[in-house]
Amino acid sequence: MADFLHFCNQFSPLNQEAMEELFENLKIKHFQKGDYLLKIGEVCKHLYFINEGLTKTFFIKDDKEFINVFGIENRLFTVFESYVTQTPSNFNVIALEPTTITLISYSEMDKLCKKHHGAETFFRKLASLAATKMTRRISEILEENATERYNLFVKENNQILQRINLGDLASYLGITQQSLSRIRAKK
Amino acid sequence: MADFLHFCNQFSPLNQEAMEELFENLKIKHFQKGDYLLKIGEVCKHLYFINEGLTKTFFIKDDKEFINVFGIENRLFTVFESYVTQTPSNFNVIALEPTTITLISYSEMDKLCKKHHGAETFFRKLASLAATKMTRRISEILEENATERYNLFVKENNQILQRINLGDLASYLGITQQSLSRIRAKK
DNA sequence: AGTAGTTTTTATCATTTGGTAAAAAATTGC
DNA sequence: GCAATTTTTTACCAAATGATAAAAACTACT
Repeated sequence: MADFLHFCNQFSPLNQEAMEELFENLKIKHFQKGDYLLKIGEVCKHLYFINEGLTKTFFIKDDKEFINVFGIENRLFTVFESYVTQTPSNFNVIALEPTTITLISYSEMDKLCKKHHGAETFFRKLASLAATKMTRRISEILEENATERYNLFVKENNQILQRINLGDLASYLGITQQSLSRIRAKK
Repeated sequence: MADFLHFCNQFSPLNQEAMEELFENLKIKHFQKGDYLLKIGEVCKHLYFINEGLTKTFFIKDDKEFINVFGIENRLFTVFESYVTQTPSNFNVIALEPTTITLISYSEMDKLCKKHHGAETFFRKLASLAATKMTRRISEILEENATERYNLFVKENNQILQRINLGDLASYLGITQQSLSRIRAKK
């Protein structure tokens, strides 16, 4: 809880009243490895702040899995389109480890946004940051080949690298596990 | 101007006062084919609403061009990261045709956001939509091969297809022009 | 230690895409 | 209409990645 408070203050401070209202409505939930936080077709009703653990957000097409994003400790994420429009999700989210999550519900956030200008600012910043990160990822995928993308991931995600298996990393990079294994062997 | 008003009302209506304040500070600018709206290294100081014409947002790496997005009539766009953080842009933006643009300055939007809750909402929605679109594009790039991405582009952008040359389309798809030509020949 | 299950690596061949070069077609300016 | 320029296509070979299969390495459980 302290971590989430810290995160909020760092990211976009809310006033006392909004902060209290937000914290009154937080829920904490535990997931075992393999548990679903969200399934394709369900509406994503929460922002997820990871206190501890690791998640992946993914979908499957033609028996191949594609990972959109890993959920990492002390970061806030959601399935954006589903959350924002409250329509069925195109992504599954599951826990890759025993995971503890602080949940912020859509209805609560929505209420808060309408009531407090600062909450709206908070969410605007969150969406902006998401858009920025996505843009970078698109550039990366287009301009770098798989080897370079792998190296970049290693450089920027050293903290979680040991906790992600090769198959999942390959799914994130958009290549087969065999290709990734080959890439690593070449070094 | 009427188009932009219509766009705003559709997208996220502002109250009378905010709307008037916004419209007082709009500027309209004309660009010739090949003119730069923004160069890499400059700070993106505007939201761009395209009244007429077509633009591309791109960067170059190893002599290869990569297009992030095409700017299309009656759509609002910007170089997100640069605009939001007011730091130097990693992208160029140029006009592909004679283009008329309604400009909304950062400082004005910022003022408006601080003053009017509704403007903040407007911008939150804009950022959310951007993030959503980016997520879709990432999924697309990862899951579809070049042929399928080309087919998808044709289906969804028929309106501007004739106005984009093959080289630019290839740059958007992330492949060489020769590959794209080959893909089209196969059909 | 041994078995079963999972993860990673290796191998082989097919397919896709890239790099380079050049020809063909279309567009522009005079 | 013709020359110059730009855009698109074709061709050939190289490199990257995919598909499939199987072996090897690692993990968990008893």
